[in-house]
Amino acid sequence: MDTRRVRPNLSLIAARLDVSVATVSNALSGKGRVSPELALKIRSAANDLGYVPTMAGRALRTGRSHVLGLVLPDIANPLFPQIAQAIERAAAEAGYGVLIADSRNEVSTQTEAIGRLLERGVDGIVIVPRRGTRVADIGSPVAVIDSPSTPGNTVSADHWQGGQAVIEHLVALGHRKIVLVGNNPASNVQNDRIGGMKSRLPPGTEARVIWAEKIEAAQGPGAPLGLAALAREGFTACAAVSDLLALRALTELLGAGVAVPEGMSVTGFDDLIWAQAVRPALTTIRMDMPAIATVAVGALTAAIEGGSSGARGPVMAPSPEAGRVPMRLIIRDSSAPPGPAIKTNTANRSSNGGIPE
Amino acid sequence: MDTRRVRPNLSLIAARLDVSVATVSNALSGKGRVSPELALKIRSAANDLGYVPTMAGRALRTGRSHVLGLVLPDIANPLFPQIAQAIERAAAEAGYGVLIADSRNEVSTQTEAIGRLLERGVDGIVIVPRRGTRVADIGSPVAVIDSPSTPGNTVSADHWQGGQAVIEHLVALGHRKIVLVGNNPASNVQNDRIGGMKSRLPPGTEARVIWAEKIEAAQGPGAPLGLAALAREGFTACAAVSDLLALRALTELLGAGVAVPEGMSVTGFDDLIWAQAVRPALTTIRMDMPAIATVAVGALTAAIEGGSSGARGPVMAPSPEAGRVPMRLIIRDSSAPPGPAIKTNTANRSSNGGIPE
DNA sequence: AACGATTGGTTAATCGTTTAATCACCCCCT
DNA sequence: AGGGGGTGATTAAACGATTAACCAATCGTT
Repeated sequence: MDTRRVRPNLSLIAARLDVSVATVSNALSGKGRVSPELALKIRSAANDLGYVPTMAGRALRTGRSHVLGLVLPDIANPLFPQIAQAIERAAAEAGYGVLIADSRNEVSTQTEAIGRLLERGVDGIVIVPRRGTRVADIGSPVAVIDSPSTPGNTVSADHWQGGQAVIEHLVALGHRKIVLVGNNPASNVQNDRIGGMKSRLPPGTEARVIWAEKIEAAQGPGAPLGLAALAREGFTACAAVSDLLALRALTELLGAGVAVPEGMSVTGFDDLIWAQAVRPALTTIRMDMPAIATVAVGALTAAIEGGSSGARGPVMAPSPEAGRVPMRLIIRDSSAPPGPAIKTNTANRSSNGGIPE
Repeated sequence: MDTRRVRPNLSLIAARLDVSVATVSNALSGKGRVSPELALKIRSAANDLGYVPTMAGRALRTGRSHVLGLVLPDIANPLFPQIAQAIERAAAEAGYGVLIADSRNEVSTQTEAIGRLLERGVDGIVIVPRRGTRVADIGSPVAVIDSPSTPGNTVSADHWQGGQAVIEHLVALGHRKIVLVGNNPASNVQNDRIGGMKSRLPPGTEARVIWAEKIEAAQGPGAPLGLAALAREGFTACAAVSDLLALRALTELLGAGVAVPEGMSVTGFDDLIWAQAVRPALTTIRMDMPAIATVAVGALTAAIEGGSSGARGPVMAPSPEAGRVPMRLIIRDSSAPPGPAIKTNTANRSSNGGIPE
């Protein structure tokens, strides 16, 4: 038995049934005029032979590769799995494959990556742009996933609303002095998140914003955020704009002897993999990636299949509301009402690190 | 000015210079017989027009798409960015694009994903198989990245040696009672790592292995690993088989009042993004992904370009040594000599969570 | 009964590239 | 001078699918 069966093509089926390839093509695509009985025979023959249309042939003729490009910005963005998976799934559902390209966080590499995708004949591109870059007309439809406040943005999570939800949650728990932790003030996404947070601060509450990159620039990389000191000043909650920052805050607090959430509540953003792995599990807020991907891919395919009228640059979501997808708060164990200890954490603790001598 | 310039093709160039398309093709590929002067003219004309060969046409004729498939197993594997980036880079260097497919951690989806890639005409597939699956002859070259002890493995990190390096490090620091933390005993990778660790235990040292999934199966999801209790038993170090487990261990210890690394050292595996973000920064061990990707892609392209003799199933690394890539220990702050506290961590700690009243 | 409309199918061109086969020359050698 | 051997280019056939144009029946109408 020869395992390397040759890939059957239209003419094989045509020969088998003694009809023309055109008829086979028509029968399978349901486009031309073929009698129902013959169409049935053709389809079953195609099935028997395990016929799968060759993309190259179709692409050459139709000019559509049915492949989308995906360009990601950061060298090792932990969001990558979520994004890639959602996009791949949505694309697969729409009959498209996904070709990836990494822009290694450089503008030049980003344009180069786009070029490579275009050369490969992708029908459209989903791009999470590097901070500060703006995608222009590249001769192919592009869906931009960044932030609703970025001009040209196609679709993205509603980071502003996400920030609001976090603060609402903390305020409802009774927190009145909250520290807001960002990383880089130049990021649209982070600014949206912080902005949303600030917008929901009721009168009588106090918030202080600290930027990790600023601290590191001043005090060297890896410098502590100084959260324990803030706890001593009376801050009872710490809302970070990313799970990575939240993790840093959490471990810093724990290491400094401030219990979480008893001494200070901590919240993150994005619900990355480790949010559930840490103890206490992280209260965080999550993008609806499947929804975002569906809108992005939908807008893209609409533009592609729209034909000549299709956009050659950024495409837009069908409606403004569709372009800003709400985020969902996920309450775990790292947030709780402030105040006197609920459980004590000082057992087993001594000056040798908690080991009885 | 019409921004939508039509994509130039061979015949456009041919017409411009009044030569045949075959000559143009020959000149650009350097294959046929073309006079040096004409070749030069053709190349410069191609350059001027911004000619880029259309993949569809070439693929149709040659049967090679110059696209590789990448199949990943876990729904949100945090290693994904590292792998995808390395593979993409190696592939791009070899002139290939990378089409992704997610197997959502199911065997059926994995075969289906492979099928989709094949339909799209990929020339070969890089696969990180789901636990326990074995990739057979799929009619296309496949590079398997799993573990050296997996039959059919093409290339992977030397997890065994990685485990050894971790233990050597901890033993050199003076640790004699070490807890080894795994997640699932069915994983080849985890078993290799644990095996390597055990193999480097000098006489007089004690090691205890705990499996997170077993504990969770018995005590419910999210159950504590019980590390603080082990610390009280005299264990001074904890070597986890993944950074995720290490993170869980670290936060559990910190939360229970055991200082790290003073009370207990903690090490991870893979050097994922958060290893540097936590405090103390995690001592871990990292795969040489670029090297692994280079071998995988190299073996694949060799099989592809080897033509008819090319393997239709798993391909092998050029040599056994090339197939097992050493891992590199990265020493940070979470590992230190055991024993009496180096710094005390009890300041600011009280029963209300460290907040002065 | 003849004509137009409809149905069911075929022919052939086309997409862009590669490549085997062929051809027209010029040069060199006997 | 005439044939062999290069050299530099052209011709034409493929790859596989799609689709416009065409053709041969059959059917319905008046």
